[in-house]
Amino acid sequence: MRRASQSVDMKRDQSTEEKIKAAAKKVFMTKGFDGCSVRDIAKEVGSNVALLNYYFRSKEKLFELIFEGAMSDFLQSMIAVFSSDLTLKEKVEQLIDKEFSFFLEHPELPMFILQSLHQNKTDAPMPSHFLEPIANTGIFEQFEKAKAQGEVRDISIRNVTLLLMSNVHYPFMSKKLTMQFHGITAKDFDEDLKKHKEIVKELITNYLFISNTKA
Amino acid sequence: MRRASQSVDMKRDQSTEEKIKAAAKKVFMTKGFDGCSVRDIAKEVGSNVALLNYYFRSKEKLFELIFEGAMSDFLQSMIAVFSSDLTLKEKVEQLIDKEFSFFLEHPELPMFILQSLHQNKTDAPMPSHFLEPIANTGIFEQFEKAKAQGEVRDISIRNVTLLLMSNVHYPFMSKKLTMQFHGITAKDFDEDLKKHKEIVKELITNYLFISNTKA
DNA sequence: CCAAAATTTAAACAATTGTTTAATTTTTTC
DNA sequence: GAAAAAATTAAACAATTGTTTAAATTTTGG
Repeated sequence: MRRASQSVDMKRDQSTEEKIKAAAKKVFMTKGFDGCSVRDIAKEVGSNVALLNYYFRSKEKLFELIFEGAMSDFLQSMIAVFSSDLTLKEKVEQLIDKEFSFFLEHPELPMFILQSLHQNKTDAPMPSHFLEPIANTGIFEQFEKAKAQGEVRDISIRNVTLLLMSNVHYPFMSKKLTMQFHGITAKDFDEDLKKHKEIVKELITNYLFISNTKA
Repeated sequence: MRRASQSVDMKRDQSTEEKIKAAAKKVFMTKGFDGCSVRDIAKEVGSNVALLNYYFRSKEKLFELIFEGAMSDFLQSMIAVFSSDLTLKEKVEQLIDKEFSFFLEHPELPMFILQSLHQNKTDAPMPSHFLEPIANTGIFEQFEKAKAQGEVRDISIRNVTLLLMSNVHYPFMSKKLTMQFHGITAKDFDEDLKKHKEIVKELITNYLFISNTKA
């Protein structure tokens, strides 16, 4: 009688399963795994608790699904930029722009990802199907080449990543802290965000790329 | 018969109350408010659950106490630097150094603060006794003065703060993500951290401070 | 040393947790 | 349109949650 969301019967009503996923995403993202009950999610769906287990077996399984999707989104926005055929500098600038507009649409994502990992809500290491697409864009080679040619400062790709992530993820995680810290409104903060993006773009490109217009 | 940790009887055994606070801090910091039960904390203390309520009335009250302490620590490390009589540039450099060594000792702090605020685990706005000491150091005036004198780029203090916090807090929050992302060990990451600190120091001071040795 | 106060404990509380069962309703299939 | 399958529900489950009660123990003060 029971099924467990096999892809055999894709023809069957998809909307319930999708509705649950959407509700779970919303609730998990805002309250975290520990911060919500399956009944919270069921209420958001507008139906019974047992239905969640009918489709997804357990709260944990449902969470893992949502988390994987979130992680996918999280990394997706990078890939598009990297796989274009721009110069490295253009890619960095575009990455910052794209990441900012992406996180403006999904402001809870960085906090959700980082805190889920922090509290080991997911045990599995990041699956290679997340990372390979990035590596496959050839961005790492492009970077090493630019470094060898003296276009780019001698800095490891890992440190570049940390630099970019810090300045792109953190602002969206720190909204409440920053608002309280400066006693400003959400509107004020959003203005600061815009400015921050421009600052970061100039800051990082200036630092990374060695200008050959020296005089 | 009951008391609620009034400061009247400070003479009385302080060690139990302190032991509970220490255990609560440890557990809350690693698992979050929702991620632990009061029995987890009691087990960490090595005693009964009822004792927590005896001293702190409720899980929430205990949490608020721990959170306030954490927030205090969180901001404290800034104040020491700001109230010294260094130049602005020296203060920024010192701040980055001090924050990094502080968070090396308390790596969970940024995540704990940000995620507690994010999920509204504390309703009260940041008390002024946290912020006033910072304002009282005169750091804001020093900054505006340096800006007026052309020593510092035209940028708002709020954006400077966001820039600094991004680069100082985020790395400690992103350890798991970064390790998975690059497939590196904790040791590798700690090396990256050191390097990141130096990069950020150069990056930010270069950007903020206008060099007058122009030729 | 002894009563009073403070501390600590074990046990129970009602509510909530994730999950399962079994019955019911809806949809599909022939 | 009737039998079979799938979807949905209500109800119950045992376990865990935060909190309270009342009894037991320890510490204090005269």
